[in-house]
Amino acid sequence: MYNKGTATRTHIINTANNLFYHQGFNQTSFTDIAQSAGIPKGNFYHYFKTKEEILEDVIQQRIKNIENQLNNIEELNLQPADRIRFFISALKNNKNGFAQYGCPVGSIITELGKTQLALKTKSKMILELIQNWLSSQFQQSGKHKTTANTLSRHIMVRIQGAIVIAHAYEDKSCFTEEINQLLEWIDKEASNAE
Amino acid sequence: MYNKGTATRTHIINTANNLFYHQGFNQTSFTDIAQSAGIPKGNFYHYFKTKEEILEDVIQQRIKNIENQLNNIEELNLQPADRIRFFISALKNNKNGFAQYGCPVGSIITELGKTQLALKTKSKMILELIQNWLSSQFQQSGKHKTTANTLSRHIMVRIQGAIVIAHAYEDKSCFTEEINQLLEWIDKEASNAE
DNA sequence: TTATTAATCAGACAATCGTCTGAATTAATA
DNA sequence: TATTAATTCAGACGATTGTCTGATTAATAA
Repeated sequence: MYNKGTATRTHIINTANNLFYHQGFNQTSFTDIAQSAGIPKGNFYHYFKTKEEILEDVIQQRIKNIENQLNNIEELNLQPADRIRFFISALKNNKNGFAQYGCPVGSIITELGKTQLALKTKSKMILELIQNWLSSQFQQSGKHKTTANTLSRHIMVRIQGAIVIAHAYEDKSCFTEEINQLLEWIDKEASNAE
Repeated sequence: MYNKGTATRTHIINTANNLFYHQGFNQTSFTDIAQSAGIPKGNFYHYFKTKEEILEDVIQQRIKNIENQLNNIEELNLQPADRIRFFISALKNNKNGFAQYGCPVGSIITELGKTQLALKTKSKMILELIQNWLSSQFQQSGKHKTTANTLSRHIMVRIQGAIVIAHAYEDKSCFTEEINQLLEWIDKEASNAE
């Protein structure tokens, strides 16, 4: 069978992924994606029937990326609490993007959460994936079995908040500082048994 | 002079304010505002030449509202630290709106921060207004003169984060819990001199 | 080679966007 | 009352939106 198409499809998803992040979902048009990908607009319908379908595939791809990232951390042979620290520290690598465009997940949920609830629900899965992983680490540490959900949600809150403010102020150093504070909080919290 | 117009103008701003919050700026059309306000589209040009101009006036009105709110707190004859607690506690009154539509300021900054930087800069002034007020309260308390900016920014981070997550999960109780945690943190932090 | 499927691509489609006109209407001023 | 200015309002404007044809080319299978 003829399957050059899968490469083209992946190329479209990657292009759309960046544009959705940099411009927002509703502010990114079919024409934008087509031009940016170097693929004529008429060719799109062969791969995706609607813009929503593109976003759904973008989300699936993001989920895969994060799952890979989390799996890589698990293979590092760290203690659960150190896995959490590792994950959060690694976010600092994205500080430039966060300060310029916000969180790729949070910003799209904020956008879609107003009027496009079906798409929002799908995007939300990425946040849940991360929070569940954090929660699982807290449980594995043995010290926070009943508070794992609260603790992991609190981390999500502070990460999202740090990104929103860093984006609003266009100040990446403020993101770094808030993350460092969060790491200190974890050091204290992780040493307290419940 | 004939000035029924000022009432109409205010009515347009109020209508647009709600729609921008509930639908987002770019997802709200002139037609939406016109229909929702019960004013023919052609009449708009008499008051606003562009949609941007409407947003600018919406922001000005929001700034006034928040300034009034902060002034009212100042008149309550509370200690600075209690003024901060009062302001943060009062946010819980908006939990339903936060869970359904996110933060009216944060969500519009996130949206405009991607491609409409001039409008974002104006929206950002609302966040700065609040943070400066918080910072001023910390300084007046006498205990946190050099760390007032860091402390106030941290509060902004946690408020914005709590709203983003409450909105993502459509869970207002999670907002309340995070705010209560924040209040506890302030109790501890405010009692520590620097 | 022939038949079949996969992929490309120019451009049409109705609907909607933000913007703008110009005439009609209303109210205040002279 | 006559004049002037403020306000109303139906609808046109070009540009852009997301969606969709249908003809064409490229690659595989029979």
